[in-house]
Amino acid sequence: MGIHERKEREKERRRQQIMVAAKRVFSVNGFSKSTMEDIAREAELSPGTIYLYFKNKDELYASLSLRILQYLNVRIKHVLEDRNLQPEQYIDALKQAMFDVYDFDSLIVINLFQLQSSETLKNLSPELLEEIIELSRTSLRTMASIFEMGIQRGIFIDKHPFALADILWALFSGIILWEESKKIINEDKDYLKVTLDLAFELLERGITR
Amino acid sequence: MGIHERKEREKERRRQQIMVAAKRVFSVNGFSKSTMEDIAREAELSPGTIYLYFKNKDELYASLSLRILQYLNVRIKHVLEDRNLQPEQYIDALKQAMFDVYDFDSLIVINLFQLQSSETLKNLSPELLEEIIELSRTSLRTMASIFEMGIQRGIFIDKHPFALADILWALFSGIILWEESKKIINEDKDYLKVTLDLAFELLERGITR
Amino acid sequence: MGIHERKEREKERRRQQIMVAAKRVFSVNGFSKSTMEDIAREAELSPGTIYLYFKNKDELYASLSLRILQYLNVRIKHVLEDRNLQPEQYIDALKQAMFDVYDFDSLIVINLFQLQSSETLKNLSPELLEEIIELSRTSLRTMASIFEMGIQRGIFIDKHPFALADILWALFSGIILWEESKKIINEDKDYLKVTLDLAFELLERGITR
Amino acid sequence: MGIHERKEREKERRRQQIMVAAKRVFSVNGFSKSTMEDIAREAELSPGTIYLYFKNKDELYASLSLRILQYLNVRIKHVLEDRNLQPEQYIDALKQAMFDVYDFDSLIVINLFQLQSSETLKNLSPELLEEIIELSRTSLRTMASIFEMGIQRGIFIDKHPFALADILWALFSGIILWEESKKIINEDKDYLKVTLDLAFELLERGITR
DNA sequence: CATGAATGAGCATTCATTCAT
DNA sequence: CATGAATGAATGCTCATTCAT
Repeated sequence: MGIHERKEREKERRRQQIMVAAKRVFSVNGFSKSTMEDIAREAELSPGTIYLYFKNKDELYASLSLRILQYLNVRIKHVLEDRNLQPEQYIDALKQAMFDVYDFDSLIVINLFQLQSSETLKNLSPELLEEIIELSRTSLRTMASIFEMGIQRGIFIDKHPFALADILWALFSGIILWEESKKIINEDKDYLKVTLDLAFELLERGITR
Repeated sequence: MGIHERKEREKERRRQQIMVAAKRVFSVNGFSKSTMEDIAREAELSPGTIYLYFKNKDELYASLSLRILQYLNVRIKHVLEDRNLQPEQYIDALKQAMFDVYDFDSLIVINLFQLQSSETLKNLSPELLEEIIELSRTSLRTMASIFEMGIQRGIFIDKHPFALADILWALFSGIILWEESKKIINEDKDYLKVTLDLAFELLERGITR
Repeated sequence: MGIHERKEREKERRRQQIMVAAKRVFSVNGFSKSTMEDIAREAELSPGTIYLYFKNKDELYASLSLRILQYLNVRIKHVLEDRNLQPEQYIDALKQAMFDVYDFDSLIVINLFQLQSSETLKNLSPELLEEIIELSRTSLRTMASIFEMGIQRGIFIDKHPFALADILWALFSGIILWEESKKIINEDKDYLKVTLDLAFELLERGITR
Repeated sequence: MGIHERKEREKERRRQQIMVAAKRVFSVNGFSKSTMEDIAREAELSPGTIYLYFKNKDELYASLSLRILQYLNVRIKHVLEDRNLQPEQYIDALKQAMFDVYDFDSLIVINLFQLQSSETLKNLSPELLEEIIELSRTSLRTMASIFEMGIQRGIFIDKHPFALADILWALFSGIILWEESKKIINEDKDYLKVTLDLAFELLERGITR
């Protein structure tokens, strides 16, 4: 392993260290109530150091969302490319992918939406913004491909695949958000998995020819 | 009309004036980038005056969401109590109710979620918080009642009515949020109504026995 | 006196109060070592208040220079328009004008130069910048007019009046700067007035036909 | 050449390398907007290395001025010691010396003044400060000697030689500064050499018996 | 000697909120 | 009631300087 490579790895480790701390702090306090000093303290670093790895607060925040999108993207691709799946298993596989994304980082799924305000986007570097946009597009496109394939094989009803992809994603994230809200306003038990299961079941019934 | 009553009415008019201005400002700039001075200028009042009618910025913001919840609540109640509806028309009626809520104030639907971060909720007065919670509960309960009725009449499949209500609301708001996000990241055409229609259609297929 | 007028006067008083404090602080610590909090403390105001009257630190600083330029401009105009002056008295009158400027605010004369770095100028509002530029131009033009008149009357040697104006101003400010520097590096006595007197005497000899 | 001597030479080379880079960076951005990292990058060194050769930023900056002072000092000494000069050529020779100083490093002449604010001087090491003071004194003393000689020979009018030296230097630097300022505020053509020539001509007329 | 990652003190600026008029 | 000037705490970010390697 060359010296350069080791340094790169070290640098990446630091980025991860900061992101882990940031995730923890943002999760507890939300974006605007979290200070860079809080994050620095959590990461056991000085505020200045964070700025060696992230351009500003918004970009640090966005990079957390980026990670989730990357993970989502990979998981969805696997579904599309899985040759072992029977046609009727696609919805289930997608459900599982989304469950995994949620398990990977439940709070950041919620933050993905806060991210997408022009307010925040203005402070992002063009490269990061482009990456986020590109990943979102790719994920949707892949989901649409799955539906298209299903339609061609006569499994799914003949509706616009992109719209189906949108609905799937909206349903998933909407439920997560809503359950999160209910924790605050309703003190209900945690029905999340139940609700998600039911939602996907209904969707499958609705979508299947 | 007594003097006291007239004063009350005048006071309410002022509150509305401020809320209209606040809605406009929050819609354009988002919560954290909107200043109380912006809102005061829009309302053609002084900053100090706003504090005579709203305890603080968070509460002003929350009161906007409250209005939407109140409207939603009323519309859903109408659906439940509408004796002219055929059983199979309930989903359609709910869809129409939600469309109306969206038309009433599309941006505030989005904001409803930002509201529901512990960040914001901490600054609300207990009374306002209680009101929001109560309204949310009532709306859900009413929706659940509709589904329960449908189940008893054998129209809908026999699933937990509260979960169905959750899914309906999550689907609706998830799509709105997602389409809003897509405007930024995807430059797509505005598919909102199309997507919503399709989503409700699928849901109806999925839920109907 | 109308209410509006009184308010305007009050506002101007505040500006003056801040400028006086700023002048004192900048004089002691220089620009970059002076903090807005120092100035606020000196003015017995809060930091935020300063920003109600001045856009930023640079602009507060520049406004001090502006005052000097305004004063200089007025004094030079008086020289040009003084019908009682004998031709040979113009240089003396200009000298007196510059002495007065120096007495008005010795330290800010020095700062006039620091102001004119592109570094500082970038943060100024276009209006303030334009005002400074215009005043500088006008002052020079007026000085040049005086020399032109002297040349036409055969008192001064026939040299470019604008160059003469430049030299006069450069000599004056150069001496002030230099004497100021000498205080630090040389612990000399304060020869300023002596040096200035001699300089003007030499200049007069040099310039007079 | 001993090993020690070679090391000394190598060390001096590094100092020069850094100073050249620093001069370039300071010239473009001014003192406070130039960062040590900028200078390090320009010198193709790391920030830490600069601190092996210069105590701090202020001292690096001051050392640039020191170079100019050294050069000025040498050139003036040459004038004093030039046995070939006719009496009436002294002013001309001094003018030429100053022109050369200006050509040597026009921007640092300007910076000499910024240096001479108590702001900067406080951070200098006593030795460097002493060196600067000593050089300034010597230069002035040498100039004064020239004038004294001229007075004794009946060429110049009988005025305080030290004051004459001050005026000469102030005139020179004042014009350079002023022309620099005019570039920003006045969009004028570059009259510098013309103005300087005229100024020295006037001074010569004024000073010569 | 050289490095450059890490530091952390320092500061300009903002803005929700108050209160004397 | 209404005002809007004043407040001052809060915070993102910078950068000269250090020091372990």
